[in-house]
Amino acid sequence: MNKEKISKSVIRRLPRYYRFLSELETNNIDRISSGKLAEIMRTTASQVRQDLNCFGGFGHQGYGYSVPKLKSEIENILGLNNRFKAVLIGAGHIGTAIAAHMKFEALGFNLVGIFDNNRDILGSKIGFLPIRDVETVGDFCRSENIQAAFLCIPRASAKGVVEKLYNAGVKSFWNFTHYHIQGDFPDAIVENVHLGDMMMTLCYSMNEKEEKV
Amino acid sequence: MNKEKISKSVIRRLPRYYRFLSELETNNIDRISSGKLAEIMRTTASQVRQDLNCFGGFGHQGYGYSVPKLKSEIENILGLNNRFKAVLIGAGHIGTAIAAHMKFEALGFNLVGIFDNNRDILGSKIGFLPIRDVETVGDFCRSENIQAAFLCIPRASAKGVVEKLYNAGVKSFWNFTHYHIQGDFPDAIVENVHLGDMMMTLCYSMNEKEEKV
DNA sequence: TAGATTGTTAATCGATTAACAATC
DNA sequence: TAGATTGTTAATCGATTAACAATC
Repeated sequence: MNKEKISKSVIRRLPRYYRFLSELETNNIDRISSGKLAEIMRTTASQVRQDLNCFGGFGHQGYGYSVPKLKSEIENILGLNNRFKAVLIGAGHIGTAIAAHMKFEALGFNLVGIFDNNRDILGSKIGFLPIRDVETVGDFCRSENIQAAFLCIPRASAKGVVEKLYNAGVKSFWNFTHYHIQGDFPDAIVENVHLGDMMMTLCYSMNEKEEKV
Repeated sequence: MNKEKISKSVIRRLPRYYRFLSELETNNIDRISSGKLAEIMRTTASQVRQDLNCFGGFGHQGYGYSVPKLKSEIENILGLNNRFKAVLIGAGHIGTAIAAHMKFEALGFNLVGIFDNNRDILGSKIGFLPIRDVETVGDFCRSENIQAAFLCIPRASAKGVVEKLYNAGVKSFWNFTHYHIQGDFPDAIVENVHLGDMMMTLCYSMNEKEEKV
């Protein structure tokens, strides 16, 4: 399965394939051609075949792809059957939303701890998880063998928290702050979410359209 | 300013430039060379110069770029001085987090209305804005001349809501659902946020690293 | 078998990096 | 002026699309 290095662009498309295939499966569609799948995903048949062939020949000539098989292959490639143990840091608006809203189990994770530095909310619960004191996060991660952290804290406190986490063995981060983790921890695995950047991009597109009119 | 079509990759980097320039400005750094800026942004001097030159010659040979000037140029290119009137649909976890947390004014927007379909929370406030009945969103958008909508609702209700909004003149969307707006409204301006996809990508990277070990 | 559709190679397109003359 | 650094052209690299032989 681990032939060559798979390009980032391909990886970023996999969740998309996975979503559409899940949908097809729900609708009891059993097989699909690269052409039809491309149409649904608004891409080209070439790209679909090229992408899928990075991982092996999942299709059958003259037939197409089996939807359930392809779905489960992608599930495996992405590693969604994992239950990576994760903590969430920062029970503010975004943190609470993430904790309450995301279906972690379907996304390869298991959220087992929530931390904040606000004494007033310690002990109160989000779902089934109590909010713990961020001072204790190092010990918690060590004893629970935590592998990932979701950072929903202000930028200013990010560096200190990441240091603590990293030293406790947490090397993977879903980062909502603008703190540049890779700068200080080059071998960390990081997925950045810059919501502000996205809004600015939307703003640009609107602005651009206006200028044209 | 509107020479050629600017590529999407360049646009997506502009907010990043803007953030780092803001930081430099805060630290009272007045000028910077493409090389130094590239170092901070973890890219190449070539790319910095290439990117900035899409919009015009902002630098001075032998000197570099003026930080405040460059920052304000990018601000203009992105159109952050706009105050596009926007509504937010869906006052659940994500919606509330977005409404309470984002600095819209610094990002080119002005949030003027929040809508939900849950009768129990109608009238209660997020910040200064009351939650309104989503049934009334069409009239509201028409009379207030709303230009953008932030969709923080379940996928199932997305299509109906977008139809209403679109017919009321709202053509730009920040979309947290997995509903494919462009499919039904090809000329809409859409910025999708697929949080689940990002988590899957993180999962892939962690999975991949484990396999190597 | 004939038709369909893949897997894969080749061609194209776009984006990034390197190089260097222009010039402050 | 000499040194620095841009703006811009050319070279490289990677990603997407097209084409087609292999084969179910």
